[in-house]
Amino acid sequence: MTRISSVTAADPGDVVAEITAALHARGERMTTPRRTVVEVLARKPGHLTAEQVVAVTASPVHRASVYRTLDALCDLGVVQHIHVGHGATAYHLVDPSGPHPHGQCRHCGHIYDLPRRILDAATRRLHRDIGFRLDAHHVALSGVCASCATTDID
Amino acid sequence: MTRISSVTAADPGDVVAEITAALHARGERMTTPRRTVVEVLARKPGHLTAEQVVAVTASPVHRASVYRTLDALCDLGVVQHIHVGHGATAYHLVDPSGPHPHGQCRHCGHIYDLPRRILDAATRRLHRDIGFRLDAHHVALSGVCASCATTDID
DNA sequence: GTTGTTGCAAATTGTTTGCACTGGT
DNA sequence: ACCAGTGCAAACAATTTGCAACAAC
Repeated sequence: MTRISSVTAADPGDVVAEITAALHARGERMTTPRRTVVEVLARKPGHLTAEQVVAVTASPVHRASVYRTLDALCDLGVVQHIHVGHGATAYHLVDPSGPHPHGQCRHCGHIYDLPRRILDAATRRLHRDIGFRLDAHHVALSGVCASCATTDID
Repeated sequence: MTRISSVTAADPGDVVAEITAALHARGERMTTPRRTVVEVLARKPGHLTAEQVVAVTASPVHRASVYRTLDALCDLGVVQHIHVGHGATAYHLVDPSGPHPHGQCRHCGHIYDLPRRILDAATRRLHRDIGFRLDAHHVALSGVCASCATTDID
């Protein structure tokens, strides 16, 4: 079974095949730059900014194309983008079990995957109390991670 | 009793006096541009971007000075800044009862004050489970507000 | 009279867009 | 061959910075 994960590196070949099919189903195309970007996302675990993708592509892909590709992949639903408080938007392949919340350490800047249901109670309460439908995985929560907590003086 | 609130407009005179004292206690100065910015924040309820502050100042204050002033006021602890997923950082005077979480409607863009304890459970669990110390009021959560929920097709 | 602050202009960072051209299908 | 997608350059938005002049204390 194909595993697409932000944490474990996925098989780039599988991911490319899968996404190619999804693109074709929409009348869109799998191009060399797009393949290159997908391969980067599949190989690199974790959360990458557009600029980081540009930096690590083997064959050069233009900045603008990387942005447009990531956009297209988000529309397709195969990539998740996360706004981080300070700094650039981060992207990663969506986990097979769907998107999950994120937290950024304000000390080291690292982005962590958070437990999928961590905001369930808040989501329910917000909806019930003020009708706000929380989108738990669109922005990275801010905080200080375990490894920085000991060092942090703020 | 002085009331500094993001929702209710506060008495600009009171707020200026209070903040002047806080600045002096640190060897910093209350200048005309700073007073102007503080008065805007005190008069305008809600959440303003630096650009919006620039736009509404009676006597003109330079962009850069507005940014630096807001920064200084955040350092002082009298202003709270909120990163919003898409768009500029928002600022407001801190509530007397302290900072609170925020949510931005991805449909209309409006920023809402959320109940102060809405993320308490998540905060506790994150700390206990993975040692992540959540800063619940530093970023605006994303979602769809009640009034947009009926219209939203996404 | 110090020295913290300001205004200005210019640099930075992240991202988008118009357009002629190219490469998938 | 058609047209989605590319590269490029330029625009854009939000923010920061170096520096000389200025104004609080």
